[in-house]
Amino acid sequence: MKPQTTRPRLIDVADAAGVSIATASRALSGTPGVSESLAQRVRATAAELGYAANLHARSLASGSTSTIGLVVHEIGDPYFSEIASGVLRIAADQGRTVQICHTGRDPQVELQQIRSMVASRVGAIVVAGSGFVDPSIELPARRELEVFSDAGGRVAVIGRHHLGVDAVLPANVEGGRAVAEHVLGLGHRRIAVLTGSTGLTTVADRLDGIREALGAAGVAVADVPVIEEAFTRAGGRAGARRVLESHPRTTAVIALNDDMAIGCLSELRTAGVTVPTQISVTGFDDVAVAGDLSPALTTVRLPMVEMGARAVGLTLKEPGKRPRRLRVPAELVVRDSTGPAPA
Amino acid sequence: MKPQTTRPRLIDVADAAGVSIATASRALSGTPGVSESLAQRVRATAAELGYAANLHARSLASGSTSTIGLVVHEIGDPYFSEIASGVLRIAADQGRTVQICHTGRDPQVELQQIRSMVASRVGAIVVAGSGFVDPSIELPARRELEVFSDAGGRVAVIGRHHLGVDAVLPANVEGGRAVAEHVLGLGHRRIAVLTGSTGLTTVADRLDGIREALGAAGVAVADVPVIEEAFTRAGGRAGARRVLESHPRTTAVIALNDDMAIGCLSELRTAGVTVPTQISVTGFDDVAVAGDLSPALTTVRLPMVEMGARAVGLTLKEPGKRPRRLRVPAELVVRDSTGPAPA
DNA sequence: CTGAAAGCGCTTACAG
DNA sequence: CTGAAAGCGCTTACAG
Repeated sequence: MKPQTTRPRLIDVADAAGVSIATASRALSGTPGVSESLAQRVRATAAELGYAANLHARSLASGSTSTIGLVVHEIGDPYFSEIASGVLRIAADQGRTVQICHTGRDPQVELQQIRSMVASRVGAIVVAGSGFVDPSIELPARRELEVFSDAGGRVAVIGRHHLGVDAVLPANVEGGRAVAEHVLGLGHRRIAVLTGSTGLTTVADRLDGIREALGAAGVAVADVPVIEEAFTRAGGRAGARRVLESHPRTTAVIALNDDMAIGCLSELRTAGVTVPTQISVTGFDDVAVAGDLSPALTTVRLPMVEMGARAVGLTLKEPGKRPRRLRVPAELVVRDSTGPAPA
Repeated sequence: MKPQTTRPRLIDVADAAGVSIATASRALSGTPGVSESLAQRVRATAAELGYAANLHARSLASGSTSTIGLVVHEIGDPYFSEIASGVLRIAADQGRTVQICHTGRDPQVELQQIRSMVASRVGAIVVAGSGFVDPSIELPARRELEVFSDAGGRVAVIGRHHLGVDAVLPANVEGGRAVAEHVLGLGHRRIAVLTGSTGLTTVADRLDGIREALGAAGVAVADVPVIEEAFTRAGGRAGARRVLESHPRTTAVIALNDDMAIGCLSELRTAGVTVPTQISVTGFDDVAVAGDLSPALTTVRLPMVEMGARAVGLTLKEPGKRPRRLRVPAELVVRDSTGPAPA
């Protein structure tokens, strides 16, 4: 793409204001050590000329950037788009630019995208999305982020990872426990779990919470089928079919995200199964549409927008001696998709 | 944020490969005029050292960038997150970086964000989201984009604007006509329209299509109330309440986007009105969740992901003499939220 | 408080 | 085909 040559440069405003570019630079960047009168004159001149600093030149000269790199699995997925919304909001407030990419949930692509962010010399990287239970999958990314971090870059992840960096940690275990307790409290005992890959820490944590609740209620964990499909609406539909075929006496389905719950509801409707009279269904995340479904979805609310915002906040702070962990609560939201277990 | 000093520079790979930095630069960027043997050696060395060019230095020296700026109203909104998904996909394929911002549907913020993208010297800007019927609202943005464009920057918008640049244009008029014809074909005559601000070109175009169909069916346009609320789920709920209060005999509600339709369905359910038996409801856009609602939403499909992808495609081509217009079709998708008009 | 000058890491005419 | 050198537009020690 072609050059942007017509824009005024720092030297143009310096000339117009009758100062050196050093002074102009200081006045504009707010560096102390310029008399207020001069600074004002320079700023006025810059505004008049419509001057905006070339960020590339600034980054190159200063060796630092105000750009935040955001890595998500898939921006079309509401979970991530809500996180991104929080990131963009705070970034804009702080006058920072956001560079974004998605990985399609592929660790290889993720690694490559992180490398590309490092190459473009972003100042901070926010990685959103579940980590992997198997640490070796994340090792190359971990290495890359360490080098970045050692060189002064800031890193924050959203969700549990083996990455040794600042993290925003949703209460997945507690959320899993809460939703399972809710279902158990309604008298359900023939329960099925619908989940995405159990290789994801998010899934593992939510499952742990569910198992704790089952154990506490005296339900044998082995009696609760854990049905693994894609972590999407299509996966929810497929999972629902498997429940109906292989576990026809099930009275409650706990889906480990809202997407799967939505797919499950859709499939149950197709099959003529009424929710919650015949089968109760729960989700996880509380994406924006969850409350407008029919029946409105009982789920676990995670404050996605806030999680994105707080991750950016972490990158804005000075790094701590040890990685920070910011826990965000999960809140059970009871709506219409759950009801008493049928007799 | 602090410097990224540990990364190898071009001179490091040049030294290691025993060539000048000029040759190294050419070999790495694929500029012709380097013997293949040398080029290979340089590339191997670069890979060994984990070299990645500093994009800021490259941009500054070459006067061009491969970064694409994406401006959306609100990334948390599925309409925009699906467009963004298409943008990110193509950008990644082309090895381009995407800088993103959202404007909260505020023309002032939009202008400011466009300025900031120009300042950071992106190579292309994609603006997604409706234009305004009143051209004066877009004038400052138009000026800014013209300067950018004159200086060699590439611009593409998604949706009708008065911006005089390449555009991806969804068939809003045709879509409006199709959905209205569908509703009329089911025998509905007491129809209400739920819409966001009529100051948006998207709304104006969809309304035009609806009016054409009404006229062709001999229904007086004046008899069809156009209820204006926020272009969101909450707006759809508010609109539904107004329909029930002020136009209680309505048998079909045409909402001008899916978000409003979803809110409307939710409110009708709360009010004990059954869809489609008592009232039919239609949406517009076909966001991913539309097919999984209950009842599944009859709507007009716009290929959002593709629209994003094609907008990027436009910026990748050489500019034409006149602005290009890429029309994308709208497709009526009949599902379960519409049925025959009650007798 | 202010300015002259070096330097950030590249690309690209210009010579050879 | 290859290299020495200028220059992109800033920031920031270093002097004064």
